[in-house]
Amino acid sequence: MSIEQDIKQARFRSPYQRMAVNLLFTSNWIGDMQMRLMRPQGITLQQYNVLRILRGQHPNPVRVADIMERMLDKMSNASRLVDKLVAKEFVKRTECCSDRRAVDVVITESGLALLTEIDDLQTGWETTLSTLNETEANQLSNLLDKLRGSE
Amino acid sequence: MSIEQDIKQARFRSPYQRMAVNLLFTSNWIGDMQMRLMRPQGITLQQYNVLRILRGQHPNPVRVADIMERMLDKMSNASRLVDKLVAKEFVKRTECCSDRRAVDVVITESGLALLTEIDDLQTGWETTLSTLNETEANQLSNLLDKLRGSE
DNA sequence: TTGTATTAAATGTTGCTACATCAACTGTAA
DNA sequence: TTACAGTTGATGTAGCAACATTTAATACAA
Repeated sequence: MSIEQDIKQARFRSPYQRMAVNLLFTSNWIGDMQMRLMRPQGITLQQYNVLRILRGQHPNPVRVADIMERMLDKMSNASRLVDKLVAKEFVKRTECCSDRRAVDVVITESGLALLTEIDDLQTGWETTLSTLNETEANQLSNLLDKLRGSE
Repeated sequence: MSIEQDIKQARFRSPYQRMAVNLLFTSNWIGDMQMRLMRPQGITLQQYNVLRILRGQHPNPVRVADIMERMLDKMSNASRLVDKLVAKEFVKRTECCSDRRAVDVVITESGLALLTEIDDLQTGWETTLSTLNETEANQLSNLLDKLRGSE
């Protein structure tokens, strides 16, 4: 369905405005589906992102500042996200020995097991996106890269 | 810059995962720029969206439920967004005569003037997106439409 | 060594989304 | 007319983003 129908707006000021609105709308659409996928597992999309970052370095610890840097949603409260994950015992927080300001965060076995479960769900979910074939998916990615290119 | 570099992740499970992550990331990037554009005007991106919906129907009133339906971010608290806009006197809230449950919301002169200012800023901002040419912008929009197509 | 700047994380505030619930009102059928 | 289901908007809660500030630890220069 065209973006015009989806948001009930007949005209856009320019192809660029149409594209920008379409991007925000489609991103919400995807984020919403992802959220519904995560919820039964007891974590949020942002908490999942933190867990994925930690798995990427496992068994090495990752500092809070490094987590922040890698997150999709820029600088933020990684500290509080880690709080929630500690409470659910999906990660452990330990003081770094060489620098007592820093905090090392490590994913637990329980956290790794959760990610394994979610991986399967994700793989299934991706078939939802197969209204595009692989070539088109790559083409879309490349256009997005080019769009952000000036930075 | 490629999404791999931007989020420091070397590999994705599939072209579809890469595309989904890229979409969320690029949408945040755009939303972030838009937010910075709005802030000096004293409103948020979501409040701006509400104002635009109201302008689209001006001088007719729009009900809260209709605002909700047209928003990019699905069902939500349009009621509270309207609160904020009423406080800033950009909109007026009046009880609907024919149905006392419903609330009619209308944009004020002051609200219209604000939107006119922001329009100019938006036009300027769109040149930021000209790393893509118009053809590519349309191509991107069409791919996004096709992606959501199954719905 | 002492003072200052810097860094890392935590915390407080405002505004938002998603969801559940509530209160007021309306439409309709018994 | 009354009872009840459905609708409309408001409100309470949890979680997150963006930003500013605070606290503690560290680096470094005088």
